Amino acid sequence: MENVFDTLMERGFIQQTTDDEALKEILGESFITCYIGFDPTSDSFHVGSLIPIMALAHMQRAGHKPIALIGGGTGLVGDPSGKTEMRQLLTLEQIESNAKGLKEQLKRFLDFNEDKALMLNNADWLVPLNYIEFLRDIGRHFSVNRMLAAESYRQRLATGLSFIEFNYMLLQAYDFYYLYKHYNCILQMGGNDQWGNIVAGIELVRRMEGATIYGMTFPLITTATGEKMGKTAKGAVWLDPKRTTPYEYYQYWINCDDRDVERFLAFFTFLDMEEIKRITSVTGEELKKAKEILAFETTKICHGEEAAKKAQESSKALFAGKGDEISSVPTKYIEPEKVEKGMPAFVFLARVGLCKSSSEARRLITQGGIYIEKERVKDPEMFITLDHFPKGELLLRAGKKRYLRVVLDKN
RNA sequence: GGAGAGGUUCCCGAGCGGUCAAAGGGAGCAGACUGUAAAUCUGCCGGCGAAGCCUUCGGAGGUUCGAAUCCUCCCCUCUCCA
Repeated sequence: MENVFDTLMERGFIQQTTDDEALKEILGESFITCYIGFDPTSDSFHVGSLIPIMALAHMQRAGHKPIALIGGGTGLVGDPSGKTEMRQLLTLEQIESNAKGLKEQLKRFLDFNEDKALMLNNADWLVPLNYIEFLRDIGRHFSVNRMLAAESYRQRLATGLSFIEFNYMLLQAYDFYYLYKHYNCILQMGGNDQWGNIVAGIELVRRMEGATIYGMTFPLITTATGEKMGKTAKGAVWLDPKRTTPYEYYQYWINCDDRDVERFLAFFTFLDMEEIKRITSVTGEELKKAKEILAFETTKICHGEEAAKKAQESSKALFAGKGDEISSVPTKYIEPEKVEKGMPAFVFLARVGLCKSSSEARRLITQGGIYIEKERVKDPEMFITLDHFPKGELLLRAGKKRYLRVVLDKN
């Protein structure tokens, strides 16, 4: 079997490790346990968390045991790394309910059967900690001088860093130590902003146990246009189908920049590199095929094959005019009585939610950006009646890509 | 605690009594061109069933025919001193 180290390297996951050679050797000759921590700041992941999740999935596929550590305890403190301001502190209840949501989503990427992967919550060991004991056992191994020099605290020293945040590093280091002791976990991975925290854990273990363990970080990925992954104007692209439907998820990926296709296929799908190279070796319009594969594969991994197929069919029906399966397109239900008397198009658009306000609707129509059943609407005052719903539904479009299906429905 | 500087529409940032729904830039949106890509060009970019009207410039009061602009108090941020 191929060494995961090579797999990860080849696919672009590795920014830096604490020891490339040693790590590669260990990963090649034995099955290890590794971990990545996830912040329970929300009850759903978004596309931005996909890199670490996929990394764990690769580890598992190679026979290693991944631990997804939910930061229920560290979430109570808040990591200052890479942030310019102190984060809102979460309550225990919020964290617990968030952790539940995250667990569900991780199950789609990792196999938790028979302990092939573990999901732990560091609240379990961090919350019961005794302050004095912790200071004496763990705190004494940390040099404040060194901590202040750490890159992760640098920018915060300028704007202000509260004591609670300053402690964060100790807690994460302690996590690693705890997982090493109890699960023989010898590798922590994470985004590059975690480097300082990861190294702190490694040093703690070296001091307390005399053992050498490892760290690996992933690059911070941005899109070709320099944006953070997973951010759109409307907000984050979530893995939760209730927040971002499979259709929207599919659309997010198929709309990626030409320059990102190859990288994204490597990061966010399991297709092997040879195939990725092959399908992205084309240029121009041909690349759309690769994007279609990217969108389909990513949607399949996240939402299952069924949902991916539907999303794809709907997309094809709308954008390529192939077929008429559009059930997964965003849909709004409206009572027939509401339409019976009819109303001007701009009112209708606002009411149905395609436009945020009737002013916006007027604007869009005036600019030629609204279509009803593929027909451009010319007059904001155009009267919408039941006659526009011959089949009991109606397809609206704003701009080039924003579709909304309106279905007449009593209730 | 003392001394300054400042809080403006999604963000940055001008405005310093009427001509201000508020310059300019960014983001965003639409149109054209295209390939559901990028780049470019053009237009839009508070709300109201649209006549005019209503709400916005940290908050609350006040002066004035008229306030984002002046006054009072309060809240918050930053810088310097202690």
